[in-house]
Amino acid sequence: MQPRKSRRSSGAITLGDIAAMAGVAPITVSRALNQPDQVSAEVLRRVREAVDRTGYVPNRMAGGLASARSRIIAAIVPSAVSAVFMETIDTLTASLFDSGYQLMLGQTGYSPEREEMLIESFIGRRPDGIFLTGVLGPGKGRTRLVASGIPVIEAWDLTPSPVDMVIGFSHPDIGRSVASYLLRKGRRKPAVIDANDPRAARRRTAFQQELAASGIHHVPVVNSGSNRTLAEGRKALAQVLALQPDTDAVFCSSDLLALGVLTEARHRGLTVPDALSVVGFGDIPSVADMLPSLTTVRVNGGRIGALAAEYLVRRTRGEAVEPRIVDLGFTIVERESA
Amino acid sequence: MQPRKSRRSSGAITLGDIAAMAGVAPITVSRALNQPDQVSAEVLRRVREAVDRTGYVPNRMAGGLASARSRIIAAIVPSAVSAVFMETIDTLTASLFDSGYQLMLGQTGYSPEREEMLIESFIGRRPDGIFLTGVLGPGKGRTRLVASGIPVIEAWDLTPSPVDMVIGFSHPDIGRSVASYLLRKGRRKPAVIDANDPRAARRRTAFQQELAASGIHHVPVVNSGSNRTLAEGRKALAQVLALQPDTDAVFCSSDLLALGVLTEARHRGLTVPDALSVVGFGDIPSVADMLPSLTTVRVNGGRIGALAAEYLVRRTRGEAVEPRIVDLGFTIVERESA
DNA sequence: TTGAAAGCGCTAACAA
DNA sequence: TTGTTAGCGCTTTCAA
Repeated sequence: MQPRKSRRSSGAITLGDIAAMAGVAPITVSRALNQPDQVSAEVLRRVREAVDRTGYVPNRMAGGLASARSRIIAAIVPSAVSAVFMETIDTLTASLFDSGYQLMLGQTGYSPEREEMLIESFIGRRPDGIFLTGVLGPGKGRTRLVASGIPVIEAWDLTPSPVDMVIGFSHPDIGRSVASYLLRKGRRKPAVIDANDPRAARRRTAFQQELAASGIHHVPVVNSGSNRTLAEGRKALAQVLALQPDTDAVFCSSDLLALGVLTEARHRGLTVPDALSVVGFGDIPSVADMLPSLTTVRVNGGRIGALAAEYLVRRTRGEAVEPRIVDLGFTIVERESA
Repeated sequence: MQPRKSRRSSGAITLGDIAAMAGVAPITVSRALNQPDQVSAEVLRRVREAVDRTGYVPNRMAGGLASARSRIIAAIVPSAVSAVFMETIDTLTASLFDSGYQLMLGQTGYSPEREEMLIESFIGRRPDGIFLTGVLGPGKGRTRLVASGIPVIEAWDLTPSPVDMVIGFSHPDIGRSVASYLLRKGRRKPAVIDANDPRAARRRTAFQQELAASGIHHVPVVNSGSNRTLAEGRKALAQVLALQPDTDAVFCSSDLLALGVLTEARHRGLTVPDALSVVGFGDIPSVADMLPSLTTVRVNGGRIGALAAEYLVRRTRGEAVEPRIVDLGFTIVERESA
């Protein structure tokens, strides 16, 4: 029976318990755990022994509160089921874990409202860094993020005025490059298949402008909605061909849509690339080895994740990081489909 | 110049600041934010006004420490790039976010050592629940998890003795079912392509046993290593055919490998399913609409995520949840490839 | 409906 | 190298 302990305790072992067992002060245990070289060998041994015996795991919420460093990085992606973003998340988590950080994940489902909510929720966690997919437009989310002082990486796009730092590539450049590429291949009746995604829309606009400059003003566009699936790609090609039966090239806003186009073309006996050129976006792992292999736009998602991790970790150490705008570029990977 | 504030403060607005602005005690602000109906309309108005004006976002680390509820759920998956797990993560994050929880993500890369490290790291965060892919064997990780008292869901497998609760399906049953299925289709020269994954190994073993019971004792197995890619599937089929040229069926441990097999078969002019039946595992979204469409084992990953979220949230509310073992089963989705 | 007091479990700052 | 003290920003407990 305790002498009226006025507050509940979780009952778990705390740093204080370890300190008592090792016969030292709590702060000494803290040092033994976090800066072992600042502690004598004997103390270190006793602390470790107590930790091993009890299975003590330090409470990082308490540590984070006291030190104002959570060792959490928050990442927001449009969708977890999309292979193209997960490559970034994969390298991001792996690199961060090696530096003692944990990743908190949120998905917007391509909804700006949900993104705002996520940003606010994440700020409440006081992460040491925030990774965003896409650049953040003006609004409450951006204001709060700036006010929070948390290092921010916007990725997967470029802007001259990032919240903090941006790592990505130019979507308009991609649109223009793909247009020139298809023109060079002698294509004169291109079409676009895209999904609900503002970045895809900017690729499309630039694509159309570039074609217009070469006298091609009519470019059918089919929007496949919010589902970036192979099935949608098949349906979309059917719609494209209904709009413009002699279409000779399709630029898709994602590889999965492009695979759908390839599939539907085969189904209809359309030869690729002779009758129809197909270009995707993302270069997800499987498309290089399909039949026909997919010509697509490669954007190095893994590199984005690794760079973002490196930058964020360095920022939390107080180092300044330059440059604040990193253009990783893209490549049109020429394969059989175009 | 402050009168010697002996401790650094993050400088950010705190609940105390809001309290001062609204002319109430800190605890009243806490109530206004967390249980608005326990506070008078007038106080609520003043608090909200102060929050809006300052852009105050409560510090959840502090709240979590004080209340011993972090509102974090930790999830460990083998790989973020695998579509099959991401469907689970997708529904898990979405459901949890709606209940005010955040997801912390870790990847093991199929390494048990890394899994142990992740479990220990995550316990330090004091999450309100932990989601694991696969059942946890005896070891330090399991001991600590049990000691921590944190609700745990093991998923994607079954065991009679879960740490806490398990939601999944039987891998041996899958192996046996696929074997019977192929036997019924008249296949007599099956092979297996799998990857480094203990669960896939159990499917394979049961598959072989079932075949042996029908007199088929020689079943070539090709292990494609750690990369579950389409390219590996292509290579693996080549190896299978080298081992057993008249192979008439292949059971793959993932859909991506199966797509590789389909691709390589087409490349070699092998007709599917006449000359070669192909069965995958996972039923990732695209495989239903390929040509030929893939016969595969469907395991409802989305349902696992939704159920796990529901269970964990209810557990954090102190509700008991039954049953502790949920077998979601699986279905062999018969399509064109087998 | 509101508040005062007392911590949650840890670490920064300073001192010895 | 080790310890003392004073919080980090919030919520629980108890009382009014």
